[in-house]
Amino acid sequence: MTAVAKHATIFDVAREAGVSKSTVSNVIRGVGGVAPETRLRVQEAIEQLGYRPNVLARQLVQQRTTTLGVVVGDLGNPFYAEMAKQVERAATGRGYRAMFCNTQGDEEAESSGLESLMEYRAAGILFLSHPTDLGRARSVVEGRVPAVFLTCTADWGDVVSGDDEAGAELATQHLVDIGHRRIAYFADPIVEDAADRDRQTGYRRVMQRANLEATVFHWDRRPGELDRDARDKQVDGILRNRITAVFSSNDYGAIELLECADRLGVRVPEELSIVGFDDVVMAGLARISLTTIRQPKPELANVAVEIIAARVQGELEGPPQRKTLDLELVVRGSTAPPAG
Amino acid sequence: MTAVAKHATIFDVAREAGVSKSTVSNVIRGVGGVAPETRLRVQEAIEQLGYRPNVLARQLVQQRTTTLGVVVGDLGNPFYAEMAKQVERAATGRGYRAMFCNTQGDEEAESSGLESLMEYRAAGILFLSHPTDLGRARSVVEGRVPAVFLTCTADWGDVVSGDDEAGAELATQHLVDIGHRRIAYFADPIVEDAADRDRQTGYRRVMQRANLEATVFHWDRRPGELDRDARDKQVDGILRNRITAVFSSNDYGAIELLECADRLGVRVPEELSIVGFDDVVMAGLARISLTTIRQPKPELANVAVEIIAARVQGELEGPPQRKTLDLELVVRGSTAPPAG
DNA sequence: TGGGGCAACTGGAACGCTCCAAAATAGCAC
DNA sequence: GTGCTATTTTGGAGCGTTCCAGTTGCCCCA
Repeated sequence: MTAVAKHATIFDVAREAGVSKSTVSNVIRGVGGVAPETRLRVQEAIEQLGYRPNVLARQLVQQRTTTLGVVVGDLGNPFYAEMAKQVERAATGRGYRAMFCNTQGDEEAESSGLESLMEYRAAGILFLSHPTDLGRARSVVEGRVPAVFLTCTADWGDVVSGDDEAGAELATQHLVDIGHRRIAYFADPIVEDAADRDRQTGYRRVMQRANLEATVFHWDRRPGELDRDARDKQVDGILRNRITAVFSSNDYGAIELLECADRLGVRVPEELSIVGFDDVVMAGLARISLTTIRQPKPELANVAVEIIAARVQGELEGPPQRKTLDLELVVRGSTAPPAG
Repeated sequence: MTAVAKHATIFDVAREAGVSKSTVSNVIRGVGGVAPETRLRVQEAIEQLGYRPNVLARQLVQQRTTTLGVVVGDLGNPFYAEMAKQVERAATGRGYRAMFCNTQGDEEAESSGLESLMEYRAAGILFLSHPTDLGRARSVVEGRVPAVFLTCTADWGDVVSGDDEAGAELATQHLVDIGHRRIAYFADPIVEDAADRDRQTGYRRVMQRANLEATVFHWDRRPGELDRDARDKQVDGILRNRITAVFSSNDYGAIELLECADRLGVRVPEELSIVGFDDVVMAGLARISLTTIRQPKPELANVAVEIIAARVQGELEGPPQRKTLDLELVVRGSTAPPAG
C-alpha cells in the first residue's frame, strides 16, 4: 500500500487545453512557433492542474542532468557548512541542483555515496573535502563526469582553492612582524592533505627568510578521539618549548588550541599568540576573537561551480585546471607582540 | 558541444553477458529465479563495464523516487547545519537521498526551490525551518507529497520538534532555582514562529507559578541589519530595568546577548545570567560556555525521516501527527545566582 | 483556380529502466 | 519417448518527457 502522489502529466495538460503533448512541450520549453492564444490556453491548463514537468523524464531523454554531486566530509563543521551553503547558492544560480553527500570521513559512506551520485547521473562531482579514499573515488568518477576539488587537492580533476602557501606566509609574516621569533606550526588535526602541506610550506618559507627555526607539531590524534588531559599535556609540553606564537593549519585547530591554553592558564595573546586559517563564523565572536586567514568562501564556490559547469557544457576541455584565489589576513585579538 | 558522459546501459551489460535485459534487471534488483552461473556472468559484465543503473529511468517507471526534499533557511547557521547533517544521515540510512534547498529566508528562493523539488518528484518535503511563505508552500506541496515540519510548526503536515514548552520551563526554572527574580525572555531575533511562542509560553508559566513578573523583549530587527550600537543601546536599556537573568529563545540570540554584555562591560554570569536554547557547538566552547537547552538533533532527524518514510510507504495515514521529544538542560558557565 | 510558402501543430521514436505474461528449457516420472 | 511441472529466461508495454520529421491549414500571388 503505497501512497501515490498525484502529479499531472503533459498529456493531462494537453487534453485540458485541447492540443497535443508536443505543443504543451513547446510551451513549457519556451520555444517559438506557438500561437499566442494557444500558449495562453496551455498556460491556463498548466496552472489549473498544478502541472510541473517531470525532471526525471526530461533528463532521461535529454541524456544530461543538472544535478551536481557534492561530497563533503562533515556538513556539521562550520567551515564546510558555510562552503556547502555557498556551493548550493552558486549551483542554483547556474540552474544546477546540489546533491550533498556527507561522508563523515567514512570510506564506505564516501564510496557508496559517490556511487549513488553516479546512479543519479550527476553532471559533475564537487569534492568539498579531501576524499578519504582518493583512488576509489577516482575509479568511480574519472572519465565519466568532471570532478572539481574545492579547498582540497588531487592529481586528477580541476582544483579550486585559496592560495594556501601565500596565506600561510601572510599569517606567519604577521607573527614575525609583531616580534615573534619562536613560532610553531600546528598541522591539521583532522586530515593531512595538500592544503595542509602548502600551508606548512608557506610557513617554512617565511621562517627561513626570517632566519628562524621552523617547528611543526601534529595533534596526537583526531580531537574527538583524544581526551582533554592528553591534549593539554601535549600542548603544555610544546609551550615549555618557549614557543610564543602558533600558526594553526585551520580555525578548528586554533580554537582547540585556544581552549587548551585557557585550561592551562596560558593567557592569549599575552603569553601565546594564535593564528588560524579559514575565518569561520566562530572566529569572529568577541570572546574568541581569532586572528586568521580569511577564505573567500562565496568566490571559491562560484569559481568551482563555474568550472564544473564549463566542463559539463563542453566549453572547457583539456588537462585539469588549477585556480587559486587570494587570501586575506584578518587581525583580531588572539595575536600580540610577545611579552619579552 | 556538450561533453557526453559515457554510461553503460542495461543493454550493454546484457550483450556483454549474453543474456536479455530482463535477466540483467533481475540480477541488479536481486530477485530470485536467476541461475547462479548466469548471475555470476552478469555480475562480471557489470563490473567490467562499470555499469551503474540509471536511477532516473528506474524512478520514472516505478513512479516513485527516494528523494527527500529538505527546505532549510540557512545552511550556514550552525544549528541548521547540524540538523541538516543529521537529516542527511537519517535519510541515507533509510535509502533516501536528501536534496537540500537553502532559502536564505527569501520568498522567491523558497518558492522556486520548492517547485524544483516537486519537479524532481521528491517523495516528501521536510521543512527544517519555518517557511517564509507558508501558504505558498502549502499550495505547492499539500495533497501531492507528505510534508514534515522539523523544529518548526504548521497547521498542515506532521510536526516533529523538541518539547519547546517544557524546555523553556526547564530553562526558566533553572534561573528561578538559583535565585533569580527579575528574569526576561528574549524572543527569536530572526523569525517569530510557533517554537518561539511555545518557549515563551513555558517561560510565562514558570514565572507565573513562581509569582514573578514576565518580561518579553524583541530585538529591534534582524541582527545582521542592526548596527551594534543600536543593539547595545537596546540591551543597555533592558539591563537598567534591573534584569538579572535572560532566557533567550535560541543560542544565536543568547550569543548576541553575550557579546552585547561584553561590550557594555556587564559581567556574565556575575551581573547577568544567560540561558540559550538549542545547544549549538559554539555554546560548548569554554570561552562561550553557554547554559542552554539541548535539542536531541540526531533523534529529531531520525523521527522526522521515519515519519516521512512511513507516509511515503503508505504505512502511516490520516491526520497530521505531532511528535515531541524531551529536552535537557545543560548547565554551563553563563548562569549563576544573582549578585544581591 | 492552383500552387508555393509559411506558421502552427502533431505523431512517433527514443531515453533506460521495471515488471508481467509468456516462452523456453530442464528435470523427472512413467 | 511423452507429458507434466518447476525453473529460468525473454519480449513487450509503459513511465513522462524531448525533438524531429511530417502534416495541416491558411494566405497570397500568378
